Amino acid sequence: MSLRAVKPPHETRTRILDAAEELFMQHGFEGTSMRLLTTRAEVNLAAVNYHFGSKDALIEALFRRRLDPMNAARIATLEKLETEAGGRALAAEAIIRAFVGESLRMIEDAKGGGRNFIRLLGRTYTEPSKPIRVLIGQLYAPTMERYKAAFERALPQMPREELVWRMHFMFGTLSYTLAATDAVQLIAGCKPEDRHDARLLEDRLTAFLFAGLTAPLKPAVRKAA
Amino acid sequence: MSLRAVKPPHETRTRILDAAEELFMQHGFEGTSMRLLTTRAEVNLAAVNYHFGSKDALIEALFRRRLDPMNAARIATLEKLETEAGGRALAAEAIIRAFVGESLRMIEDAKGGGRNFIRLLGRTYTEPSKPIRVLIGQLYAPTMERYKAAFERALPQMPREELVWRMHFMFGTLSYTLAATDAVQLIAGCKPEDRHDARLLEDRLTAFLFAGLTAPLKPAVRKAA
DNA sequence: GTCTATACCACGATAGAC
DNA sequence: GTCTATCGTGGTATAGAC
Repeated sequence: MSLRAVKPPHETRTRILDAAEELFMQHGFEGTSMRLLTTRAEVNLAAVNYHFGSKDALIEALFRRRLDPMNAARIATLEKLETEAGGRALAAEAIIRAFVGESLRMIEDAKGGGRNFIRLLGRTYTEPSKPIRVLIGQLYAPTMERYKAAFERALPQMPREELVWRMHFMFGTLSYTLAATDAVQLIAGCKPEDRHDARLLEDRLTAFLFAGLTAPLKPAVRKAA
Repeated sequence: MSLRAVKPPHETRTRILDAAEELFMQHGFEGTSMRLLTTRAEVNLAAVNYHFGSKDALIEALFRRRLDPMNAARIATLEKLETEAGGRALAAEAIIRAFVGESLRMIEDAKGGGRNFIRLLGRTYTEPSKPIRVLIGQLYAPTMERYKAAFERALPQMPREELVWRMHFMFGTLSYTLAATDAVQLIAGCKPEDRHDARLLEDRLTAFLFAGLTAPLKPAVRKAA
């Protein structure tokens, strides 16, 4: 019997996923070769094909590993809040906080690799590859439906179309903030990674988003709605 | 002498730039091959190397062609507003509108290719490639300084650090909105390309951003500032 | 079932002859 | 400004070792 410890099951799979998270974040999907990836993960070149089937399938597995639990947690939080509120509509601010908090807390998980993933995710919302965009859209769909319904209850007087646009804007702000490390440094001295205080960032972001979401309706917009 | 019209000077350059705008928008920088690009532009494979030197230099030329005039227009608009206002500080809303209007109006330029460019630009703010991010940062630097100064005058009571964060958030919203066509379809029925009414979009976006920018300061944030 | 070495073939960018 | 040869690299497939 060997003196070395037995390899945990799926160790190779995990090593590949972890390396992929880091490299895709740094160089993008197209920019990362299987050769570099397998070298970094210290596995054989053919291991990706064996465990996942293809590069695309690896990408899908990568997103599912983190996004499925993350969105499940989002729905659980919302349900908990709704239960606590009895029959009353939730405050819009609480809904926002529930959604963004789940992302921001992951920034602090530097060791577990959650930080890499969340930055990668921020970038991926505007990914050129259509199959990837479709995948992300599917993974988010159930969560977005729930949150949209919650916002509709919280803001019954807001025209449906305007709400959808504002949710769109909110999502953009979040996505860009998550990607910050990989975003263009346009404004000196402003990088979420610089301070790991996710709680403070959550406060700033929630305040901004809440104000935007509940902004007074402009006459022109009201007319179109 | 040939019956065909003489090629205008720089025709080849322009054809390459136009094709690049469209293909980079669709497939990303890494995902677009020189072979596809030159085929689409109906020029020889080696023409890119001849006219620009390399793929990276082509990318730089591509951004400069549109971004330099665009940012010059932004500064000109700001200066015009400042002149009109005499010595008084501008309204924050007017500053926002001056900045985003320049981008949004380009969405309507479908024929000139401005639309392609603006979507590509929206995606590029979170581009993995560092040299590209640095380039974009440099091209924006003078404009951002001017606008930051204008916001500081408009909102003298806002802590400097908070302002920088909020500008960051604003920029994220804009960038995501511009990229919309290439963004993940998270919320059903919401795509800027669906309606080309840039004016309405400008109103919606300005209202959202203005509210976010001028949101009341949270106690926690105020403490940190 | 898990992993490795290696082969395959298509495609990429570029350089040099024309 | 074009044509083409070249060489590196890409993702994937397979055969066989553990």
